[in-house]
Amino acid sequence: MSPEFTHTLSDESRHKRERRKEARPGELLVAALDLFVEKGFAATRVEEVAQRAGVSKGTLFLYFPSKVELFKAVVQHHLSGLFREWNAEFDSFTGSTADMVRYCMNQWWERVGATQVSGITKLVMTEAHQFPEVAHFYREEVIEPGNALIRRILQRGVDRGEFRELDIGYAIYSIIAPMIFIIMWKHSMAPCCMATSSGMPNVDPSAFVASQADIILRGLQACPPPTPSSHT
Amino acid sequence: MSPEFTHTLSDESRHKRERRKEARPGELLVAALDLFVEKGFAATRVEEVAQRAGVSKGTLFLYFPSKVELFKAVVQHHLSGLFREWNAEFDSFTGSTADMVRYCMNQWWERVGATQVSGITKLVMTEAHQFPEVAHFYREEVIEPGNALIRRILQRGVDRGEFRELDIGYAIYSIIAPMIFIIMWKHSMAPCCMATSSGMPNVDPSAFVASQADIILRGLQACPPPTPSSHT
DNA sequence: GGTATATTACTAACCCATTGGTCAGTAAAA
DNA sequence: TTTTACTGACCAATGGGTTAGTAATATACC
Repeated sequence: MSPEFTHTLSDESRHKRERRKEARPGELLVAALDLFVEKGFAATRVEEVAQRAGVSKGTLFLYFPSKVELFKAVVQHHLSGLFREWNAEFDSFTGSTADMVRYCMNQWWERVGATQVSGITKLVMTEAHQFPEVAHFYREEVIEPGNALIRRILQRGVDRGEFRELDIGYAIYSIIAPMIFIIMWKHSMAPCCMATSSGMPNVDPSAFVASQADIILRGLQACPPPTPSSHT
Repeated sequence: MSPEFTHTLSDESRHKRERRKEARPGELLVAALDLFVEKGFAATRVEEVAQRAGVSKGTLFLYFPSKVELFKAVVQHHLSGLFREWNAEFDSFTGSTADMVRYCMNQWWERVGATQVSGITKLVMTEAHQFPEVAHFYREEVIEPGNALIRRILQRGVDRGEFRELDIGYAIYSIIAPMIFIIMWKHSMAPCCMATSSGMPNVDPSAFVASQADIILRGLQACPPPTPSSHT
């Protein structure tokens, strides 16, 4: 079976066939994340992933039984326990709830939006209906804890009289929507919309987040204006 | 070359090989939209599209040179000139700007969000970086006109003293973000999140839109402490 | 009107590049 | 000498795209 086995592989740089059982899965996960975020799930070849991780395709299947499992592992690995820390942090917050919301949104941008983790969010939204398992996991691990956290913050604001009486169930989305929007923008349209000529200068994420927080907080805060509200 | 040519096709229901040159492209476009929205671009087989349109794969390639061109045709067909009508409509609006915003968002939900067109938006966001051409087209045909329209509405509000001084370039996104969010939600997470047990009842889109409009408008409106009589 | 001929919308078998996944074999460690 | 992490050639299936061939329609001629 064996061919001439040219063995042309000039042992460049590092010796081949290193045996590093411990390190492989992590390296593969990193490589997979990079490529999935960059090219999407379907468009990423498992061989590319292997190559980027400095390993052969066969090795990848040694650690992950299939491409889908690899995907699920990527999502799981980067998202598990994302909110444990934050919940504690915000529990001990003592300032105004408005400041808490601002802090929360800024933190989110710095630690999720600006990082590769936001790529996972986009990935999940993109592939959700093809892999309901992943969507389900994401919902339990990210969406629900996130919602619960925001709900608690808003409730705090209402309880302390800082915010007006709200339908918190929907007010939550005022905080979430801009975050999701900028993630989607960053990962889908922005790369194609560089150097725009007309009314769409590149969105500066920090300014965006600050601006959105500002408008939302004005919308939530219990305020002097009676707001005539002609309504539908 | 020709095989036995079994010709087993029992002439069931309608006679095969109808020749309807005029109707084919439209039917293929409809079938493609359905499937693309339902399964995504990569996961949709051109043969499926053909089949659903009651035609063979070969015929599809008779009308569209490639799968990508088919995709672009779908996007183009359903989005071109979406904003011409709206611009005129809003030009002749005479009520308060707040009402205009509400009307705008409701209209958008009824005519885009609730329809299959929203599936295209999701598709474009999903596939944008793989088909920059499509993203570019979408930007010119939808994003820019949409932004321009919202910008004009907000400017009207500021000019008439109904809204406070805003950085309109960012305020625009307060309107857009919830729309994009609910589209993404509807097309990716919602189908997987039916029958939720915890804090995520199914989002009612109408209520969602109304609620978001409410919060945003409070955030935008000028509410100087001394409000003698103001407003029109 | 009826038959022969030309045109073309349409079909289905075919091609072939791609790629997820496998496995016999190799060499680094034990 | 045995074990096993690792490799890369290989397989089979998938699916975009092509084309030789078929039949429905239009036209020509009688």
